[in-house]
Amino acid sequence: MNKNIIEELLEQTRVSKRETEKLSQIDEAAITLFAERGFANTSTKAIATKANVSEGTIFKHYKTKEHLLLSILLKFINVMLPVMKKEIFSKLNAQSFPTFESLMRFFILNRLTFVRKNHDVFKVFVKELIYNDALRADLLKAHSGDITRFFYEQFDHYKESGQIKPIENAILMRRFLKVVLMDFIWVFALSEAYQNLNEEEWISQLIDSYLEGIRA
Amino acid sequence: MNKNIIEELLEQTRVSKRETEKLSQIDEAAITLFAERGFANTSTKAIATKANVSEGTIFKHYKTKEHLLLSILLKFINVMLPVMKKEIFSKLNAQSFPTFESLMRFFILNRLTFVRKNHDVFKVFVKELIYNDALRADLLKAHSGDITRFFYEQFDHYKESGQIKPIENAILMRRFLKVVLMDFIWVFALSEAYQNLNEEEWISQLIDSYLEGIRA
Amino acid sequence: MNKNIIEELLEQTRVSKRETEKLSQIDEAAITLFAERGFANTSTKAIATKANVSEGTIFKHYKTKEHLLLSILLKFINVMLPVMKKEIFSKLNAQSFPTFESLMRFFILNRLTFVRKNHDVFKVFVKELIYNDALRADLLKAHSGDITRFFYEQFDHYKESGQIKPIENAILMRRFLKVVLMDFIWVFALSEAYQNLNEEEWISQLIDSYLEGIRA
Amino acid sequence: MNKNIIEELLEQTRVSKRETEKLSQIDEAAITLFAERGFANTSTKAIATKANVSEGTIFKHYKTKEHLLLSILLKFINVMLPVMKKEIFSKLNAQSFPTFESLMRFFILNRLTFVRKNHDVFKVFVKELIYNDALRADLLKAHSGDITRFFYEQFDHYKESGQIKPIENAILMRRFLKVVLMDFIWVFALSEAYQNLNEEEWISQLIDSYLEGIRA
DNA sequence: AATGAATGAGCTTTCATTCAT
DNA sequence: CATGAATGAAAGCTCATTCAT
Repeated sequence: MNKNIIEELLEQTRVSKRETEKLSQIDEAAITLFAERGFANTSTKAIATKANVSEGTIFKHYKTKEHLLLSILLKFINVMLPVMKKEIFSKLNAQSFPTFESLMRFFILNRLTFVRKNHDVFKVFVKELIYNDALRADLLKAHSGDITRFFYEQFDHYKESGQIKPIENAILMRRFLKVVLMDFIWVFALSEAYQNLNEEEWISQLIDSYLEGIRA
Repeated sequence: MNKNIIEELLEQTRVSKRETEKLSQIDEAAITLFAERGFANTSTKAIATKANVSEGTIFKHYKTKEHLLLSILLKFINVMLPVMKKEIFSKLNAQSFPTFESLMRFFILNRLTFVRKNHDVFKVFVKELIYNDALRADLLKAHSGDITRFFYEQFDHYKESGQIKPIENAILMRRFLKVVLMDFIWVFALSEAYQNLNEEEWISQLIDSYLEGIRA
Repeated sequence: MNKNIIEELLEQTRVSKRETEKLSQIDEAAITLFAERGFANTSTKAIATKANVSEGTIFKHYKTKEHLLLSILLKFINVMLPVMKKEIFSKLNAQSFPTFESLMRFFILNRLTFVRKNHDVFKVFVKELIYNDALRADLLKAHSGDITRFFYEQFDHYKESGQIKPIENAILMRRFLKVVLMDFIWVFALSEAYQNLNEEEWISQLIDSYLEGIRA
Repeated sequence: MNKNIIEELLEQTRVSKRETEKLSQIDEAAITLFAERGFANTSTKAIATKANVSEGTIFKHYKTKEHLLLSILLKFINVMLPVMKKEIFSKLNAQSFPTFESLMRFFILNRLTFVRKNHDVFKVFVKELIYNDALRADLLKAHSGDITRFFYEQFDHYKESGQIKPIENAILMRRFLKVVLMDFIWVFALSEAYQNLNEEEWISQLIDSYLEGIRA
């Protein structure tokens, strides 16, 4: 589970890979089971059975069980990040957000929709990234730059316009992750809270707890 | 991994269990390995080898591998919670904290010291609670009441004295967990940040991000 | 791997089998790999990959992996024996060999040239005949008669002319095989000696060790 | 299948390894099956069944199937060579052999007895050494020196006393191997000839074909 | 209390082969 | 003629656990 695999897989993924019927059955079954029991507690046999496919077929598509996991995670990342960027940038270009709060609201709602649609993959993502130290380190190294850059630019913009305190970007970022990401994780990966979530209220509280403190 | 096991084990644990040489070797080895690779990826053989003990011996002390994990986690909880309570209450009785901030500072420093001393168990705790949905549900059910009650009392106290905003306790609590617990998890379980941590500064920032927002 | 297969295959082979591009790629790849790792340790996938052919194609040409092996071996035998006979008989007819030694020299040089050209197939031949008891028995039964007859005739001839001792043909034959065949096997199948072989000297020693003893 | 394994195993073997009932059942079953079908065509399951042992037990004793093979081969070598040396040297010391022929006769009879007792292991030995190029190379490198040295000394001795021709030792050695070893291989590993072997006659012919040529 | 030999179910992966296109 | 997706049996090996000593 080292960078070689990730890179190797990225290429493999890029070079198309015709989405056969069976292949997506495998992916789907794997995602469901990994989300439920975790990667380590899911046997390839269970995946094959759930996917209505022979075990051999799994290994025709993925060299190892680990490759299957990584393929799922990378597909998630490689969709999540570019789409997010595109959507946000097109909005930003059309008409920039007047307040930092409105940007956040848009951003969170946008991610909320995405994660809601992919909430099983998100669960796998969270679980395995926390369980597997090496995997986490690799993915962080590969992708943290991109995200950080985007946020820093926004922070700078709204600091200039005097909407947020002149705090170091790194700190603003960490607070953001704690407050927002943690809640996504809790709501979608660790609890069943997402099932009857009052979205409006949830978002408002999220933003509030980021922008305002609790001090009277 | 259902409630029966936890209860069964609690009793088993209470009914003493003489800490043999071998037994603590097993515990120590298991904690290290579970922290590194996770419970599911650690074989009893690996534990036995690291503990300089035969595999049979592990099963003389713990009925199953799962019992070993639970024993570790419960020992952690059963030490963590009562000691925390005792220490904090004795302080509270001696001289109550004049400000909410001072209470938090004391509380965080107190937990910091504890987690620093037990940081491998803490890592196991975090990883397994996130990985294993059933285990998480069980432990939450069993122990959340205690903690919640303690916090609510404090919140009420400082709301009365006008130090914190009159926000619902549940929300105050959730924000606290997000801001503080998440950071403990990141610093001690997921990154190597704890190795060169400027404690003073870290605590200050933690408190700040709880008490104050980022809005200018 | 019983006689049926051999016979079945012989017919199949006789009934032509147009040498497609792909087919000879398969044969070549199989020979190389069988020589290197042995039949049992070579997967059809490896053959397909090396031959730049899909796995399915192999089975379009050969009913089973075993058929592929046998086809290779029988092609070898069915070329080796008839050509040898033809070449030697034409020589024998043109002008018979004055000495037994000159016959041997011609014979060995002739085979040497042949094996040198086909040394990978020879390696497969040796390895599989030794590894597979049943195959060995079958081929021996099918072909030993021919060869034996030829040799016996020669022995008789040179015994009459007083050039070799009046030893039983069977014994002369066995000694020949031990001394000559064993060396071919060693030189071409088991060592890398064939790569820098002083042919003249090698042949002389071969003959010497057959004709003369070591007793002073 | 590299030297590391061999060395590793040699040590493992030296450090005793208590011969459990089950262990020798495994060894015995493996030898029989490897001799019959070859290493590559024998499954661990087949070994387990024949040995009346669970598959797991095999792997408790041998890290891999390959280790099992090597253990068998090395046990054979490590018994074969030292015992041979001891027996021959004690004879040589007691009263040296008057003729080279008498030495050979003793030597061959001695080996004959040994191989007869261990003829299945011998078969495995021959088959796998021919099938597996790497294994052959390793074992040759490790053990050829010893044997060569012994023979060269004997050759020198009998050349001095004028009993054998002044031929280069290397050549005498190669002829010996061809004539004698090849026959052992044929008789014990490749044919069923050993079953009704007229020992006296066989040995005489072996020696004769080494000492005398066929030239009239 | 501790061992370590033994188990058998289960694991991931590879295999030769089939078949629709 | 050639492909490559699909198969399911079987491979080697690991696993948590038991039990006689």
